[in-house]
Amino acid sequence: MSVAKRVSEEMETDLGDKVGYAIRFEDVTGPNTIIKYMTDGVLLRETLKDADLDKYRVIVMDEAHERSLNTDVLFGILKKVVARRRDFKLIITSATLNADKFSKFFGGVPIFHIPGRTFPVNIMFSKTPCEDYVEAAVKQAMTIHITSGPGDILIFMTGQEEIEATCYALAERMEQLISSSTKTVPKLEILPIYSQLPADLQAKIFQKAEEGARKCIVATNIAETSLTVDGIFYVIDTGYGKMKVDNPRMGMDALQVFPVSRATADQRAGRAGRTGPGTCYRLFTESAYQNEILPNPVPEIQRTNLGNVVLLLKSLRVENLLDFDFMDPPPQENILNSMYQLWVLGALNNVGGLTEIGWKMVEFPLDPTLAKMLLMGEQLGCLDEVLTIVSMLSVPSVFFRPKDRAEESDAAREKFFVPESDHLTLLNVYLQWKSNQYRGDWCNDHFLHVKGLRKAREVRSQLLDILKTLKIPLTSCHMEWDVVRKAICSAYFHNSARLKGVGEYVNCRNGMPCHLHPSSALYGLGYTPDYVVYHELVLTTKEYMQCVTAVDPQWLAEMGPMFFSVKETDTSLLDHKKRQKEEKTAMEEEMEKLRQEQAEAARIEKEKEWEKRAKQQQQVAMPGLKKGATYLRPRKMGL
DNA sequence: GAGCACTGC
Repeated sequence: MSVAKRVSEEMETDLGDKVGYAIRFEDVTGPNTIIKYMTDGVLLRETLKDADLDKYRVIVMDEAHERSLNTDVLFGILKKVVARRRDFKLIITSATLNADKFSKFFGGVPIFHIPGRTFPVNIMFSKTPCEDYVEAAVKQAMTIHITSGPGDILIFMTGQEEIEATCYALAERMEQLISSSTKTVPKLEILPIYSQLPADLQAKIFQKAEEGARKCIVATNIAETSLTVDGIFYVIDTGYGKMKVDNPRMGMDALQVFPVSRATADQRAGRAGRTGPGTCYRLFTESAYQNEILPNPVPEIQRTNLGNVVLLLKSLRVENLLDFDFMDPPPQENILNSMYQLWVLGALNNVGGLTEIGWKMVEFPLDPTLAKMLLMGEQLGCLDEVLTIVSMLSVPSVFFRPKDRAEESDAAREKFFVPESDHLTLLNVYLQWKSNQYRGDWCNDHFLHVKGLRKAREVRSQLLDILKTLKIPLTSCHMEWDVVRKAICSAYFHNSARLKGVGEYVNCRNGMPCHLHPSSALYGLGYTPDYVVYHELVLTTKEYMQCVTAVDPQWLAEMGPMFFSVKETDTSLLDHKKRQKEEKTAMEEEMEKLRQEQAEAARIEKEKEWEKRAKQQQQVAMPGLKKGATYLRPRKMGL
């Protein structure tokens, strides 16, 4: 948006006239617009309406090296547009040196090199692998502060907990230094930054340090690309970052610490050279940089759930997804897995084409499961309620839990609990916020993130617009919460679990163990329901179900007959099962085979995963921290 | 009785 604004000023027109922009919730363009700035997501959705992109003569894909999921899908689509249209030009800009790869993909097109505008950065490697990078980073920062010239410091850590530990240790070291020193010690402003940090605290990193003071920013990879701070002369890079990895075999996500790639390490180092020549201290060896880490990050498309991508490509009538021209194709197994999930949801028919439900699901900017929930809400007459739940699930958790007020915020959260359902708890939160005029101070009083709730409201209104264009009326079940639970159940029956022990469940389909999270509304219920469905399974210290709703097993049998049968002699259900069996097609049989293979693969994968984690991770008590405070650190570099 | 890299539609 800010680029569009600058260009429109340059061209002496109003923003939205000749020059405009479009992002998710905002379209500032008009009939005169000749230059339109937009996100890759907006362009991708435009291809759904106009596959040839006839509106455009030239498309510039910026920051292509970031290889976002949307960009990678667009590459394949745009390659076809280039082949079909002679009047169309495509320009791709990338900050890394792998221009050859892009050129090759588009058929050996010419490459133009434009020199950068940054200052040189002196790189310093560790001589030996570092045992404790929090400690090493603190030491390095203190050395810079005491011995080096002016300029701010930026430290890359993997997450909130490490950032807090680093800041705490830095403050302590500074205190020691001041009390033991006879000379005055220059001030060090220690500033944490990560995306979950409240906005007012985030803003602090952009304020100029007071006279004679030095800023030391301790950041996650948010400071790699998302935000830029000028005045950084020193970067300290731990060489690690967190990444979300989807494990389709286990049906589970995990946020894991990985060594960063060479390209990412270079990107981090570059942050020291924006204002003048800088220095980057890498807390890993040169040999690790050269020989152990990957040259580039694994593109998102190869490590993410492909449900949305499959749905989108199917709607673009790509018959065989395994043949689609991806620059870096995702593993075939991931594609098949996502197809299976979509088939289970009823979005794909037995020959792999979109069903009526599937075509509707494409319209919504939602995960397939959530789109399905919306459509079930329509069918069951509780669309209004489901719409809110879906919107709340599309934003990061709205519950705010600062460390120093943990008990207080837990108590506040519990007041919203609807027994037996975290989904309904989310609905409850939203409804109460609404009846308090969507006020920000009300959120603060109740330990809720205002930002998240506002976003949920925006998502809700966007989805409502889409429902309107599809002529789907907004129905309500007026607090008949069993109806809502039924709609929830119908979207999640692939994520259903059966009680096995105290707070311990197993996935109904593949026997994967899964546990209630202590923050769930079902946790302190006094009893545990026999059957539940969950939004997602997350691997941390255990396999935790996140966002859980108790369900009636009858519902599972009614709505997911490909998985479940009921033991009671309910003839209508049995007949239904029988009919299903007779109608089994080749695709169904194949899918059933796949299901069994998956169950076995999941078991093996689980064992492997835990073995790997046992090797990789070590709980280390932080010296100088409050008792019990720990952080996770990988032992040494390596994949 | 636990843990939250980061975009994007």
